[in-house]
Amino acid sequence: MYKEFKQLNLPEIDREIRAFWEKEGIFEKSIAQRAVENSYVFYEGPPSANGMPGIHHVMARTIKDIFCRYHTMKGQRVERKGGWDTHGLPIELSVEKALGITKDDIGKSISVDEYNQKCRETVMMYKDRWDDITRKTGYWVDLDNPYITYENDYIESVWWLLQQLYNKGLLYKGFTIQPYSPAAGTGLSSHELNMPGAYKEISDTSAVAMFKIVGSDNEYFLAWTTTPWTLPSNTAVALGRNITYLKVRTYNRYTGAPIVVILAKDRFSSYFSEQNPDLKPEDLKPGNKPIPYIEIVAELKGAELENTEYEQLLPYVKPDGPAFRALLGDFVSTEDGTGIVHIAPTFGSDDFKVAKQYGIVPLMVKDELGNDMPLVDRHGQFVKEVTDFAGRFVKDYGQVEERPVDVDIVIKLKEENKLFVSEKYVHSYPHCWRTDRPVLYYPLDSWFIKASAKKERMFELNQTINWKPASTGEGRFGKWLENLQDWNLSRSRYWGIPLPIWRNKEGTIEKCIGSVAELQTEVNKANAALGKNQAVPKDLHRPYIDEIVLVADNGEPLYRELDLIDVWFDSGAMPYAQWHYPFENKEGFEFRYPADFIAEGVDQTRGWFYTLHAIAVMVFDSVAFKNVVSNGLVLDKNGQKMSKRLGNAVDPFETVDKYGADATRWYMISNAQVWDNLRFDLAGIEETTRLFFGKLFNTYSFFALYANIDKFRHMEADIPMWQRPEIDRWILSALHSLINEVDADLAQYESTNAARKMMQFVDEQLSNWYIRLCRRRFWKGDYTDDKISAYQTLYECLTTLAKLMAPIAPFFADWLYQNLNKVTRHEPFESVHLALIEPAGDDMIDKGLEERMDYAQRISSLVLSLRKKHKINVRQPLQKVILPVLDEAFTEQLDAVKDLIKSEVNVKEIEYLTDASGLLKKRIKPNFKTLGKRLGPHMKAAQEIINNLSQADINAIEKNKEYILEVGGTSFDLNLEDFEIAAEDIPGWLVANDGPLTVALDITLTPALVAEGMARELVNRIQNIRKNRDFNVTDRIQIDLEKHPAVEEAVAQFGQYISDEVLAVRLDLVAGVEGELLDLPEEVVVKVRVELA
RNA sequence: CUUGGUGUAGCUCAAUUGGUUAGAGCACUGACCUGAUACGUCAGGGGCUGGAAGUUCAAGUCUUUCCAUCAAGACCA
Repeated sequence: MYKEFKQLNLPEIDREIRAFWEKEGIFEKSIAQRAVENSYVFYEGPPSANGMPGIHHVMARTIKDIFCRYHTMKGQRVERKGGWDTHGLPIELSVEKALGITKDDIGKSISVDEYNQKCRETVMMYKDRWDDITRKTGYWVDLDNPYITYENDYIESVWWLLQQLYNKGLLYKGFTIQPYSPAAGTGLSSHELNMPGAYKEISDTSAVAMFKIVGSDNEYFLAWTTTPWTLPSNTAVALGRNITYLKVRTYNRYTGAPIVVILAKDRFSSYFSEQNPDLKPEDLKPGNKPIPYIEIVAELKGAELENTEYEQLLPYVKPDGPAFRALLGDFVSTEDGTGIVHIAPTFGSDDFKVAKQYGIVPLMVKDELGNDMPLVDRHGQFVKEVTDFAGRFVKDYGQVEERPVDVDIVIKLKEENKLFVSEKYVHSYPHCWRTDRPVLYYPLDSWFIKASAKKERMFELNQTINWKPASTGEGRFGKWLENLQDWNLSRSRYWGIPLPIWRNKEGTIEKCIGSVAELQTEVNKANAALGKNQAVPKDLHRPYIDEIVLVADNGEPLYRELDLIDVWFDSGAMPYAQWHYPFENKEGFEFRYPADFIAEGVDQTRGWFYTLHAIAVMVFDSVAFKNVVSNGLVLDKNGQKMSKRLGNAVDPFETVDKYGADATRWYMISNAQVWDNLRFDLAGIEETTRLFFGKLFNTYSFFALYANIDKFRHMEADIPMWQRPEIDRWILSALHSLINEVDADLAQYESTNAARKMMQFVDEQLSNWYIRLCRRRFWKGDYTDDKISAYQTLYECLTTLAKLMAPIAPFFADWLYQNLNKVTRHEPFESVHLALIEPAGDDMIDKGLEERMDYAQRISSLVLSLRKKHKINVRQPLQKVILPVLDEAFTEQLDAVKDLIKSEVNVKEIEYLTDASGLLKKRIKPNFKTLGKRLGPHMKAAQEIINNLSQADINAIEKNKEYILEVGGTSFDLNLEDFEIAAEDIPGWLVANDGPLTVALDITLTPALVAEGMARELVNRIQNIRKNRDFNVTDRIQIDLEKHPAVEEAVAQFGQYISDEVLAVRLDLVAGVEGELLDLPEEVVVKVRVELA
């Protein structure tokens, strides 16, 4: 027996099927049954179990699951090793938060050892929840043998990769200017800087400082700064090459000294008021108003001032190389300031870059270890060499002081005739999100991967990758590669993969270790040379690894560089490290690299997608993945970002529990293209449930109901196609067309289109046309070939659909498949996921048949629409429909579906009205596609001519199959192809059009038709009475109907028909019946008594 | 600020790649409980395709520009 169900309960189906999968090991079987040689390689991007899974994870995982399942069903072996991303700042921060400590406490109030232990525990905090949602959403991934980035084997593979880079000269140490929080004692990522609220409006003392030009009496560059504390570190000024500058003679407003200052012409009016050749120093007052000037001495381009030398502004520290020159930088603008930018290479990233280009050195002092350091220490205080301000904090770090140090610097400049003007300036400035104190741009030592050296190759190989959508690959990712910067690998944290590089004190000798074995060898060497007793630690993390001292060839001790590596390197290394390559699994690796397919959110473009690609290109000169789907963001239904704070986040657990995984998955895939942002609305899931799963469920229920009655077990030989009725051949043709399309879509990673086509098939063709028209075949008559054909056909539709939809809706599909296949044993598979999606049978596809059925549907719809307009309901039979036909082929097509249309719209006959009748009014239109190219500019005139052709002209064209068009003095020889001719109207009839289709309806009601209509109304009413009284479908009845003129004729002519339909043994017309009231059309009410016979 | 995406009916999305009435579903209005489905069926109303300009015989589709929105990145001297 086929199982019958009262109602569709998707969550219940989930539970049942999930239990089945687990009990029977279906996932494992789906892999084990396929050969490694025929692998479809998938890489799982490791999530961090440090946070709860969100609905967007369900989205990404659905996409991954779809294509893995699809390729499994195409016969490929699809291993899916799970993985966990376990390192990184978010984990450290959550541990710090939990313990109530800051980074400074690590190594003091808590040992690094304990701290890392805590990280290791915390990182898997939500693993159970993740595993739970993974199972509940039906995402098939190997949860039992995941790769875990903190494991030694994983770290060893990463070390190996780093050593490959090192050996290729792609790993180097340098310093860069990075956002740094002195209060927190840590560098900040750009991500942290972009956190909401990081930028705050603050008021700073800005200054325009005067840099005296060497060799001049009193000429100065004017440079504006909002950070006067960087002035002692100044080593250059930058000008714009094409910016025009002025030399202006005036007096210093504070000291009265005569000066000539240089600034951009565009900025002149911001600093100077009127010209006054007789200006005297006394005329000027301190303050920041524009001042008068004596004269403009010269006007010149920035380029002419390049390399002009000037005197050091605040000579606390002498430079260790060339400095104090004018440079040209393309970042200089004249939007504010003076058009001249003060350059302090130690405190600005542009500054650093431009200075480096010109060979200008930064100002540095030596710290107690003899290393270079800038004039501000890591706490944000001036070093002792800056005597006047030694120990002062450069920004507000909570210190108590009379004035900010910026103000004191300005006062000093003022006194020394080095200040042009100063004012308060309000601007937004980044703050550390943890301490709320200002961030400094600060030079930090870092290890870099020289990604820029390989950017052309990365760009090249990227073009071989199939991106979905393409724009992400070409645009977002491609542009990113074009402007690629070196990859800053260093992180000065504790919980992560340690950089495997050891150096001597001076940094002149270094060793990069690529394996545990190599480390062991080096440790042995060091032990021998240094008389130590070290061992390779069991855990490769800090702090153990830090304690290892190696030895150089010359006997010098080497110490580990304390940095950790960027966690993104961890995940980018997963293709190799998940297999502990090259230390293990070397042999099967070729079948598992590169990936055929990966998928993640667009936010991973510069994240995982990049790190995978970068490592693959730099180490293996290969791509890491061939196809990538990057899905859009999941927003709330109003298009807002989901966040816990706003309370608009959708809980995936609740959603899946309530609606089931399949409806959730189907909705997410079908609603919008997966790479577009999704406005997630629960109402959409409900709709999907109702319109798609509901219909399919009903279709199955219908099948089960009658197949059980008829004991259909699919035991009979298949009825040959030629013996099956037209409608069966039609639905099978449509089904096989669907197979072709869905198969092609899924092969091209177009899951949205695939899902939509299946929905359309179920709704428009299977449920609302095939079943509707075939109902009677299932419940009437004996178990004949026709009936068997109907069952076989519907059965094939359902099982095929189950297979096609299985990748997207794995639970429901398996449920459907098993409900059918377990009864029939028609196929040997215990689960749909072990079955194969077979190619469509091309001999099953008959496009002509599909076309004529489409005509039938559209003609029916037109007729119904006409009935509607004239308020004639479908129960009222009409005499005929007239269809204009312009060619033979069309007539043939229609003949085949004539009967369907007649019964569907309840008309007696269909008449073809050919041209010969002379009754047709035709419409002619040019075929733009063929004519446009030929006629070009004449098209408009031609259109005019063609539209105005008379009926006679049209007939002539059809007869001669050609037409000479004279337009613009040229004549064109047109044939039938160049026109679209359609019947438009039949004068005197009710017509409706749909594109080329036209129908006319005869709405004349003869007494016979009225009587038949009434008969049908009576049948309908009596059937209702039967239903209301809960009669059995087989019960016989007897009827007494009130004698009434409205029904007399109907009973007289169609009494037998009525009796047959309602199973009446007797139908009598009698006067004065006591019984139920029947409301009939035309406000007729008659009484009837119905009783069991 | 730069780059990229998006903008079509009240809402969510289509539109065969430049070809002539711009289509569905939901919502809305109306009709119908027709022998699987009222969680259903049928019909109907609803559009200056974000604005402007351009290319073209022809633009929702291509170009430019502006506007809105989202994302990524840069910078804030």
